Amino acid sequence: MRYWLFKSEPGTFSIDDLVKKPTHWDGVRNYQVRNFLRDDIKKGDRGFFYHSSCKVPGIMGTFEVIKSGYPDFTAWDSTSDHYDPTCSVDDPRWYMVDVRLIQKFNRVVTLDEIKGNPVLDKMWVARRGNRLSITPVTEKEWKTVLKLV
DNA sequence: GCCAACGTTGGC
DNA sequence: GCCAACGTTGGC
Repeated sequence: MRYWLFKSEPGTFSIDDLVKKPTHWDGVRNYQVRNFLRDDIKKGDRGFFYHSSCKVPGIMGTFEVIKSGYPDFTAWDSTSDHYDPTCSVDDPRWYMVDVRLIQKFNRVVTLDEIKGNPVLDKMWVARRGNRLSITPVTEKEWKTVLKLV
């Protein structure tokens, strides 16, 4: 089993949306992240749900992957915000996984806190200029964050 | 709202 | 295949 961190802007999709029901993690249009979704993220993997571009960026909770990577059908949907007209049904380019909430934390593990923690400060999300919306998390980082909440 | 970082695009 | 221009992300 592997661990991941998924970023989302709470104005678009927040932890409270995930509390209500499982979701397709659609709309990823970056090749590095696509490769994670297609090749590496498997059913049973766990992840941190991270709020970005908001007042207090940080980890809000945990989720479980309930379906491994499969083609992101919103790429073929001309009514979708994520529509990619250059993408054919025969040759899927973009992938997604399905996730469901495990736990919403009682408090936010903030980006400041991550940067200030010697075990966590190597996490991708703490690195300057990091723009990947999904990044790997080590088992040590996973356990360390869970101990904080 | 600014701006650094960096992925993507497209001309050559 | 190089690289400048452009667009997007995301912390501050």
